[in-house]
Amino acid sequence: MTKKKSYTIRDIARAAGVSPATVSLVLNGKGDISGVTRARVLEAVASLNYVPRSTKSGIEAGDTLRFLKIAKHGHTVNRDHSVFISDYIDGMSAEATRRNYTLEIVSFEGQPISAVAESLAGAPISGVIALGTELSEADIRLVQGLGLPTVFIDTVYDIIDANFVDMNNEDAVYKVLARFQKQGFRRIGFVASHVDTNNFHLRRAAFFKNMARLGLTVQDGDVLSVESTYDGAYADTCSLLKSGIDLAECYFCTNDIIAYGFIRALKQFGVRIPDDVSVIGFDNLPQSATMEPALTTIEVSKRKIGYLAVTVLDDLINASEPQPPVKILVGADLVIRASDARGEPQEKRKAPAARAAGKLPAI
Amino acid sequence: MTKKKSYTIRDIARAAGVSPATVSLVLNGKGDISGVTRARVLEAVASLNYVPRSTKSGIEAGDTLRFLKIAKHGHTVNRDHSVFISDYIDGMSAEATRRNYTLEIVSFEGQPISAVAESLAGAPISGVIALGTELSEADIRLVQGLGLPTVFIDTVYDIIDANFVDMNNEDAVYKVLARFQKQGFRRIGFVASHVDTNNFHLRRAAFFKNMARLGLTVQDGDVLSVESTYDGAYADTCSLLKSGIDLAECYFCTNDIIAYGFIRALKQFGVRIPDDVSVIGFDNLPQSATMEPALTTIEVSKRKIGYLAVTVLDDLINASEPQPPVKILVGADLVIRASDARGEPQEKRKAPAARAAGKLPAI
DNA sequence: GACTGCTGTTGTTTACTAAACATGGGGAGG
DNA sequence: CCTCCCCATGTTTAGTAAACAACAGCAGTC
Repeated sequence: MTKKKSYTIRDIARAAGVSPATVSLVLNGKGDISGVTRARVLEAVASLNYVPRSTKSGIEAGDTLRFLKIAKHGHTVNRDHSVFISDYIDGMSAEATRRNYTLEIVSFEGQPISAVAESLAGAPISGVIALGTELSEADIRLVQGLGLPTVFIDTVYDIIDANFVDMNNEDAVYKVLARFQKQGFRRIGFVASHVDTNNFHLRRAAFFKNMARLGLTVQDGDVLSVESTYDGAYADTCSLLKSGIDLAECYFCTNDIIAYGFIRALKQFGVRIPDDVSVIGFDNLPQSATMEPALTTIEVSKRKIGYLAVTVLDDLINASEPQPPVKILVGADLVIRASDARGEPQEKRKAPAARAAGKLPAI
Repeated sequence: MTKKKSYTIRDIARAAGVSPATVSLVLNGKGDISGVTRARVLEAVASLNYVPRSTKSGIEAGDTLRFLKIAKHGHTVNRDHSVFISDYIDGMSAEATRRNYTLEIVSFEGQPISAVAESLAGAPISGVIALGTELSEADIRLVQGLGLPTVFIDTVYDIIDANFVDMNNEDAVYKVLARFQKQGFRRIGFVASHVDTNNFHLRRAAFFKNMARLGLTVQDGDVLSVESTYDGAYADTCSLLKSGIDLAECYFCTNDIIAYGFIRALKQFGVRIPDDVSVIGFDNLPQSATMEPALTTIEVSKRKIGYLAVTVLDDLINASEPQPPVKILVGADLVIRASDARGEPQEKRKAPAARAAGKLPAI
């Protein structure tokens, strides 16, 4: 079996009973091929032990996008965060597949950014999507400076010339505050995180900005700060309550995890949610729907963010001219449940505008 | 010629010597069809006088996107603005064609927004791109409320749940101010427009925000306001100069038109550009390259904005689920010419990251 | 007369291929 | 040992067959 030059695409085609073109399309993931045919071709490839010997030396690397999952300190990008990440990955991989990219994932934990940079140098990839949650401006400039087409998700910075896709924190926080206001609350508190990722920072800024926009004043003691883990938030809130702080009418928590710990502490001190204090979170983690009381929270389509990241990246990769950097903010939805006062029936997002099916005679 | 039911797609196919599928593809603009074949099919269609009688009653309207060119007062959307618009249209129509949409353009001048809304009601279109330059928040809510998939370009508002694609005014202004600062200027002025479209408003806000960010203070008399036409800006600047104002070291003009009038007035009063006063504009209109001195200014890819608007709109139209609203800010470039001090050689935008052509053996 | 279900006609779309095309390795000739 | 050309190999475009969907019209039923 060594003398005979190994098989060609045409041998496979004959064995599978299809045309050479079809084999080529299957092997390169192009065109529209039915599952049955694809399977038959792949089977033939396997049984004949075909090695695509042609183009370039060894095996060819298809166009690959690399997703960098970076946890510098891990205060935020941790287990609690994993629901998120998998939604991002869903969105990215669906769109990457549609555009014939392979999506590969590389995780970094506790390593310096330079390690990330090194891993990228000379890697056989077409573009990078980096999880920016814990990245500083300097980190981003460093990664951006590597010369690969790059998109950052889950963060956004002014001034930096890089591509970002993030949730629209400012509009989201507005929805929370406007909701509280509509329910008659005037004294609105904010539960922030000790650790300040960029999104947390943006939410904090949005809190003050939108309180002002709504004509509300922030009372000094109503902005709390706790650890950004369930246990930490619980413990910190307990300390605060023990020290006898004066509670506001309602609180916006910078994320759901913190809201869970916060609520648990409140309940333990006999504060009823939402009768005494209303709470709204951010992220809409799965538990939020099932906890008691069910948490009203902000929902952002992570899939959409992943999808848009791939779209922008593909443009970057294939454009013939340099592309201007683009910053995309994806809108958020307030999903109303029971943790904010006078819980009303579940709110529905407005229906999508139906596709107009025009039927007028032309001109 | 009346008894015989008029021709079918299969008659055309026979006449043109192709398959019925090909005729269908040609007539619907789908698939890949060579020019020759397309021509032959269309010829057959014409010569047989074929009327696609099937689907729905009359003639079918293809998927159409409508671009709304709205000039409410015309202070901004006028002749000077037309270079812009045509760049937007270029970007939109290229992408619309690629996605098999027809792009139609409807202009409104001086009519109330309700007229725009009426024109849309029941129109046989799939989606709308609206030129938001002169639209207020209320206008946008109104158009948005019509239930058609809609994207607004050339403006962006916080809080409103609508899709926007605009230039990144804040980052752009930062680039201007950073440039001035790097050249040693500390006293930086701003030439605003009397009329306040949203982009002008955003630039004004960005001016103050970024001056603060760069640790610079704004002197009271250094923020001027003039009319937003060439003649108006010229006349207003002359009045100011006649009244003997104290000029700053350099000025950022909120757009090129104003910069032209401003510079003309300055020159007339013996102020040398850039030796005495530096000026940077915004828009990079064609004249900016050829005037004397050539104007350093901000360039934004209007084509990219148009392209992205169509992309977002297409997502909106074809998505099976409701899509979250998206706000996109396209980055700007400072194109350095002679109107700012110590004019250096023409700056080039950094080359696009080359497509990585990976060839490593897989695992 | 109205409604229901069947049937054939028309147009659409998917999955596939023929043929033209690109690429590069290897052999013939210098 | 180098150059050039040819052809083997894989890729891509432009097309089709066949399955499919959407009706219109008609027959049969109540």
